[in-house]
Amino acid sequence: MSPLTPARQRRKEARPQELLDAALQVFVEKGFAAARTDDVAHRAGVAKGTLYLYFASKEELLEAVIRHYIASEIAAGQEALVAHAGPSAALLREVVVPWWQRLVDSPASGVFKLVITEVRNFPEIAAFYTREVIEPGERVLAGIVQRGIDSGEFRPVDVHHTVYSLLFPLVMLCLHKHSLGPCMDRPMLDPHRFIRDHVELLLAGLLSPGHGAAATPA
Amino acid sequence: MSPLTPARQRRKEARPQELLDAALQVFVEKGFAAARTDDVAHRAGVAKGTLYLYFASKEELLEAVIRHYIASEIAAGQEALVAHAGPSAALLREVVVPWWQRLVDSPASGVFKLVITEVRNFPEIAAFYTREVIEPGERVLAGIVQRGIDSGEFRPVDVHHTVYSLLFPLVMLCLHKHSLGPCMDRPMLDPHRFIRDHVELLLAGLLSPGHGAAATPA
Amino acid sequence: MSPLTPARQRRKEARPQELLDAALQVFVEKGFAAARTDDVAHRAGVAKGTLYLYFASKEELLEAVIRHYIASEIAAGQEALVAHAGPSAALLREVVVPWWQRLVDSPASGVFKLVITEVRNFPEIAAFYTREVIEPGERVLAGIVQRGIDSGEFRPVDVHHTVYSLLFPLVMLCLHKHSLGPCMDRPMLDPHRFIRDHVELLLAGLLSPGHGAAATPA
Amino acid sequence: MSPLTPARQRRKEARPQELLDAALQVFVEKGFAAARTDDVAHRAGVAKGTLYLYFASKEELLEAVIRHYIASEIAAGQEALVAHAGPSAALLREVVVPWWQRLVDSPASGVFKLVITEVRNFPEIAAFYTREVIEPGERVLAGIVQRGIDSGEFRPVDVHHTVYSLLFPLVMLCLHKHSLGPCMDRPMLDPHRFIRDHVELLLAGLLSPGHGAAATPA
DNA sequence: AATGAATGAGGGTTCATTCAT
DNA sequence: AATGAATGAACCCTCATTCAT
Repeated sequence: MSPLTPARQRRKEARPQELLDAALQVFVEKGFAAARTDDVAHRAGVAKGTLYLYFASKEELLEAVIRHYIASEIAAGQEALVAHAGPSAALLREVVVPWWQRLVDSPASGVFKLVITEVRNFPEIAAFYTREVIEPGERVLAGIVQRGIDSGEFRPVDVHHTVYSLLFPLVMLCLHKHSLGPCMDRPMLDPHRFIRDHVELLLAGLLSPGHGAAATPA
Repeated sequence: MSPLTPARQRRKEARPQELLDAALQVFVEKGFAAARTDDVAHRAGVAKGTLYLYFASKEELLEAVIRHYIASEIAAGQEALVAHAGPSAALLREVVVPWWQRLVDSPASGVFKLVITEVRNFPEIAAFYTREVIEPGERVLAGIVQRGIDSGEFRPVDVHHTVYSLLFPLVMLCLHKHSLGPCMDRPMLDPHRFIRDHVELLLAGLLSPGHGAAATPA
Repeated sequence: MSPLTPARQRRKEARPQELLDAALQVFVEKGFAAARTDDVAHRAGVAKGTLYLYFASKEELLEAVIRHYIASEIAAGQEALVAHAGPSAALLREVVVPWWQRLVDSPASGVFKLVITEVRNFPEIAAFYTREVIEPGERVLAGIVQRGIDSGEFRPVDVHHTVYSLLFPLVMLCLHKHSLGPCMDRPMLDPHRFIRDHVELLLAGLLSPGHGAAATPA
Repeated sequence: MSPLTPARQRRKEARPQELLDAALQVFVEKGFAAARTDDVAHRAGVAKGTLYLYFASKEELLEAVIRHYIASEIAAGQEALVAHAGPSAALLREVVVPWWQRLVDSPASGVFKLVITEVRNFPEIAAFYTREVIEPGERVLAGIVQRGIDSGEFRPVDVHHTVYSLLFPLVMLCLHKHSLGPCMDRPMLDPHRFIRDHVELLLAGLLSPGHGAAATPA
């Protein structure tokens, strides 16, 4: 009983990840319904049937894609947060901005499009996304804003709405990257700069008038 | 000798609009690829074949839907704009906010989801949307912001980024209404209040410190 | 109770014939299955529904077309025959040749294509065509040939085969006119001359060596 | 490492031919438009979808059928011709007659019906058939007849018309086999004998009076 | 008698899924 | 484990037929 050679072993273990990567690309580009499993398999370098050795159906592949990339990004976010403390503005500038800058550059940014598009056809995804992304995400940011208010750093704004004024453009940036973006001759926005400017604009609206940190940092 | 009696004539003239309404609903809910022409026809109260008396194909129906609802909303927006003059903050509060409040309540808000979802599969839609929505929309808002800066009402921010910090949350609100929104037990946001608060937050970040209009209006 | 005006009356009485003419054209050009009843109706200058006031179904229209044009041509042939007597060669030259020359010029020539094409799908047509065309047609020509043999004018050939050696090219000429013919840049054959030459060539093979009529007539 | 075992490989290689055979049968029997792809697939012993693994559409299947059977028969004809030399009458009797006798017995004879029926709907087929069948076929037979005239074996007839007096009945025999033939109680013609007798009748009309070969051979 | 909008069954085609190899 | 040929359910679209006007 010879064990699998290392090369083959590595291959076999890498398969699910390769399939997830391929599926993310194809699903985000075409939409789930219009995507062909053939395309996914070929982009992963395997034959159509092989896909079904790892995922029971196209739908389960979709769910696996969404779960996988969301889990990765959440983990990264949590790491970044625990490593930081300090005033709210600094947290936004030094944790939130870089985390979104990294996300918008990664293929995982396509998951937003996938969720927006497919969530009404797959209630499981809605529940998962709400539980794993929306609720914890809002909790984290609401905490930051609330602490800023409590400390006098921020004006006493509506926390809930502020969170979405902050988040929605960052999500839209990711959506744009995978929808209209690729159809345009010239890029509509520079993602990293937009993220930074957007956060600064919000901070300008949030920071208390007498607060020393009001000036935009270099 | 009119060959059609009034009753029948009325039906024939109303059909395209009824089909567009039904198609918008079904396409936004299911996505274009997953939508069945049967569903569209039945929701419009006609049989499958009837749809093809008015639209040459499912794809042309999609394009007609997008063109129709975009054209309507743009017309409404232009009317609102020409009827107004005054400081930029007032324009945002009195024209932009009500226009988006009306839009988010109307079925036409679903077009954003449709465009985001399908634009990569239908280049014609990309061209149309860029030409008819993105470019004029940005032009209008950039004009408002720029005038605010020029008059000293606003701080000298990056106009381009400011426009998208303003717009993206409003678009996301529409997307949310047709994607995760219907899956949630309780509404995540009150649309009209969010629109107002978002614009006020941005204005707080935009208005020049010494400017008298800085205070949120009653 | 005003009677129909003469114009309308005439119109109404002419309808079936106009529909038959249109149907012949469309059926012959496209084939029965590929022909659309819309096309037939519009070519007859009426709306689609009107066709069904005169014919119960597309299939009955087909049968009516075939019956109508065959009946006309057979009647013409019988008239020509009874008006003639004389040697067999003269009958062929003076009755058969002109009858086919007229037929190949008339739209009725398309019926051959229709019958060849559709006979296997519509057994009724097979029975009708065999009974009304094949059998009487062969009887007439076999009679002519047989009389030629009996009188010593013709060599003692196989009558049955001779009939089809005579007829088949004339039928093929009609088929060609409605199939490959219209696709060609230049006409492949001059129909009238081909009919005459074909009959002469056969006569050259039929006539007894010593017979005086062997020479081709001017 | 051949990925396909012999048994499976053999199936895959045989499939196109099996599908062409089935398609020829169904198309000739029903006509192209009335034929159902289901019928073709089932007659080939496969499911409907399998057909589309080998042919892109029903129309391409039609073209493949026509091209395939025509190419086969032309190849056979050319072989027979190059193997022969001698007087024109002998060529007709020893090459043309047997070639048509074989053809009328083979399913390929149905192609004539297919071409006659469909040529007006598919211009590609018209061009192909004219180029590959009509023109070379006429060239070959016109050559035979012309050489007969030049050598004094044949009377100085119109070569072009003679070719079609010769060919048309043979084509009609093939058409008959697939149209009215199957509808008749008793066969109207014995194909092999008719072909022979038809050629002999034409030869009787063609051969010069003084020529020794005038007598029909045993 | 005539119209033509509406119907819905039918057929071409696609593609997720299976399974023999 | 991997393949890819085969399957057949599903869906877009057409068009013969109907019927309200």
